[in-house]
Amino acid sequence: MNYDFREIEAKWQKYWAENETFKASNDSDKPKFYALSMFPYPSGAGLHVGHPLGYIATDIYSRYKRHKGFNVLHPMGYDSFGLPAEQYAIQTGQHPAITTENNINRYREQLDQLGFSFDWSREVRTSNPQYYKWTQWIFIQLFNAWYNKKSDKAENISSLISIFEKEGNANIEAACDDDTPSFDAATWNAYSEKEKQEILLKYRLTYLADTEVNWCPALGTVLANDEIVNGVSERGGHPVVRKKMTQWSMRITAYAQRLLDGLNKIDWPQPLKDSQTNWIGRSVGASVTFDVISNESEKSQDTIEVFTTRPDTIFGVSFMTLAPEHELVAKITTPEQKTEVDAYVEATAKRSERDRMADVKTISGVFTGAYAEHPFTKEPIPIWIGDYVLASYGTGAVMAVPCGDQRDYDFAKHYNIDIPNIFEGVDISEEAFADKETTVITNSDFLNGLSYKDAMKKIIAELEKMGHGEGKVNYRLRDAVFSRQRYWGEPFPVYYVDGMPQMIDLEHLPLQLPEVEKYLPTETGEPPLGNATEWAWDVKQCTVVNNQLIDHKTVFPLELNTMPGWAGSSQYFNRYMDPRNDDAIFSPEAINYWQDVDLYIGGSEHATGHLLYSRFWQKFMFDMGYVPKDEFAQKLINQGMITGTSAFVYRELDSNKVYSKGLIEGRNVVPIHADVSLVNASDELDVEAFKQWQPEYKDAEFILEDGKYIVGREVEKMSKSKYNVVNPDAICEEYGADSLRLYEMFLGPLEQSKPWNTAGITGVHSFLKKLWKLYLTIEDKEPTADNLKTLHKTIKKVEEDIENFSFNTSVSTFMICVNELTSQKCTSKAVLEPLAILVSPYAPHIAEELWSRLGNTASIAEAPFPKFEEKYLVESSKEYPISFNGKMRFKLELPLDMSKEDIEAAVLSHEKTKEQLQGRDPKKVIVVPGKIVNIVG
RNA sequence: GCCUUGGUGGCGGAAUUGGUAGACGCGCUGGAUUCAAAAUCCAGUUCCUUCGGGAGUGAGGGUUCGAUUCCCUCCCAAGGUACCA
Repeated sequence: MNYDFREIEAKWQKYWAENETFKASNDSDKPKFYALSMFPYPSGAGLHVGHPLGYIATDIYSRYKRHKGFNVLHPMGYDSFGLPAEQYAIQTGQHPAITTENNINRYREQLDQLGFSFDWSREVRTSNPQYYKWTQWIFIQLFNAWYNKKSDKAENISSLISIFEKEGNANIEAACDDDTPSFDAATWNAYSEKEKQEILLKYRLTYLADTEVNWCPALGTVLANDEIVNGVSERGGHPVVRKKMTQWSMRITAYAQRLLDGLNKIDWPQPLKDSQTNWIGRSVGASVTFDVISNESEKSQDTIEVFTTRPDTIFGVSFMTLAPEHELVAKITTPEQKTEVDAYVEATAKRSERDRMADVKTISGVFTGAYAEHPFTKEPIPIWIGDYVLASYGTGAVMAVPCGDQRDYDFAKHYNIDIPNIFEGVDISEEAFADKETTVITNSDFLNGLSYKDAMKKIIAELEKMGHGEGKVNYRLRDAVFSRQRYWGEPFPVYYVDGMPQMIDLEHLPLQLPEVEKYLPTETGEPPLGNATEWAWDVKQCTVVNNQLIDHKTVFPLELNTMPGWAGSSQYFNRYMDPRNDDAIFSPEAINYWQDVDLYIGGSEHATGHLLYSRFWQKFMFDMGYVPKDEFAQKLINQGMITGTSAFVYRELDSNKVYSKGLIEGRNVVPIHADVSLVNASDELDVEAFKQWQPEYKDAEFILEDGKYIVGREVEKMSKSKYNVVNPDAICEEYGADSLRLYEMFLGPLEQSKPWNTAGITGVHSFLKKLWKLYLTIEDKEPTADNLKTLHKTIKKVEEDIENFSFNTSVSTFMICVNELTSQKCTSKAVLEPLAILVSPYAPHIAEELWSRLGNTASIAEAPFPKFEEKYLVESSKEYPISFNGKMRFKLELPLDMSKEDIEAAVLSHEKTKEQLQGRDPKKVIVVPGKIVNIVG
């Protein structure tokens, strides 16, 4: 009987599907376990071998937890809104829904053949109206909420309105727009409905505002900061410019501190936590107000507010710098400086963000001619503008302390500005001194002699007393722009009355995407939904009607933007708990049962996107009482990337010769990617196949070495253009899903990135064949002591490995176990039965088959995990390594119960010891019973 | 620059609290079986060696009876981030 993996795998995949083996119940006496893999975007290219890595890991853990007696939820779905389907639609006219459906079917086929224990009855698709109904619902909840800093949580907007009605907004501490006016109750009550709505918009957690956005002309859409890499769009690498637009934004900044604090209580990888911490970018300091000295006779009211992390260095200020975009620039510039300043401002505006970032070394700036008054010394301080100050951070203005900040120092040197030294005993003739811990302040009036810490406290107290500033915490995190000018995304449940946004009631949701002729922006520059003819809201009938019926009385225009990619993924993990519920995003029973994700596995590329936004929405849902936990995933693991091993041929420049790798030395050759499927395990290229694949080489002369063409190899990211993509289908066909699963795990530690090399799969495949052979004869006889020892050390190791996510080492443990049992000629059912369970999380198909051959009728999935028993591992003797000066020289078998003294005597009297010592007396003998003996001499 | 994670044979990678470095697998070498091949099985495989042994985990130093593991300095790679005041 041979190991017929094709038949076995098909048989059990069918069995699991028919018996709904992995269907999770929302009600169980067992403890719950929620294991989740990040759901994929179903791209047209299908899966390559890198994609399943994380899914396999989650699957192993899920299956293990099931063996351990847990009620396991292990769902899968699709993040199915996105740009590629839309761009395909633009090119071909095919509806993105069709493309998406096709891609999903292809994904499902590929996933199914890998034998995952997904509960497919809970599948979600973000582009499905029954799903996005609840994405729209969350949006409305955010619209109807404000952030109360006093209670430090989000509250319903009605509580804000009732405060406004009673006392205005003087006592409110809220996360709101900077330009929110102050008003008392009488003023509020006198506002028109529209004015009230305008004010409320400044408080809502999702709000409409004119924001400077990252506009990508090539894609015709706005991008979030995390969708831009090195100044160009992440998708496609198109240039991005700054542009002012009216956009929906999410007030994530309200949660900055809680997003930071929450990191302490979740078990997520340190690098991921660090990048979220950096992204949030908390800095502690003070805001300080400087009065602008009027150069006219009348008193100037202008003030410049700066944020500084070093208010203690305020006596070192010798100039101020404003961002060229700062609103005061035009106002304070003196007539003499106007030409120069205008020219500089214009030149800066022309430079793209990218140029400005790339060019950090050039120092540039212009003096405005204006001065500010130092709040303590009352000295005039020249005000400059310079593009090293960014309008988007802090207040867009800095107090420059050249002795303590290198950029200020360089600027001062360049423009010959005074550099006063306020640090005791520090030389600043060459560079600024930024180390705040190792010196004391001097030349600073009442701060003299104080350390950084004490000076900070004192200066902030003083500033607050004078009304010239206060202690402040600043965050780099910006509110998240939530509008996209795309077709293939969630429509906003919003229509406009008199220019003010109105929400559509839940009972009328989902608001479904309209059909459009074209998926491009309209000729007037409106988003693709502007092409829809049926896209107006009738408030009487509560339905979508034709645009021509818009009368602004009962029929109103609908929002034309759609939501960004992260909208659908920010609560999907909770929706899995109750995915078919049409009355609520999930029932209270479901969320109270499942609580949160126990294990979340996915790529690290989502660190500052999906994983930050999801935490934000979860905290909001928590504040509103919808979810019991304010962090959605207790443990998170980033699986490493599987890289490809590209192959190269070497074509000589100016000739038609292609040289084998060993012959390129000294020749002027260019490496050219060869498809990896044309190369065998020994790096030999199938030259004929290559010529067929690239006909332009059909007349080329291939110069061989030893009769073979050897390719060069290099590890690169897997990508179509590098011809190094390895597809799991072919591997499943040749070796089976169990081999692929084992091999992906065997490759190396889960979190590490590692190169793929298909050749190695024969190792795990022949392991499975050996495992199969072990079960050809099964007898009901007593296992030997050796059998039990092998089994129990395997149980122990595999259990530890799974708990530590060290899946690679358990694959070797299985190999050792099977090798040992084979040489022991083990046929005992009492050993082979538990072994099948151990293997089952990793190689579930073969395990099920062996399990049924052992006479079991139920699936192995629910079989209890074997119990490790120490007694089978107890040894009576130990082969001691005998080392001399720390180097192991020989081994000596001694009883484990031998005393230290006896061990020492036995070792010292051994002839090899004498040989090693060559007559010297040992200076010292270290005996660690059960471990080692070390002789110093 | 800063933060994070790494650096071990030809390759992927093992090594519990410091205690036999190189498990397991690939590849390679030799052999068995075969008409032959595939498959399978057996033996060997860190490097150097005068075959006694010696060296060795990115480099250098330190702590220790003993360091891949702990400490210091440096180098290299990957990822994140950046005129962030």
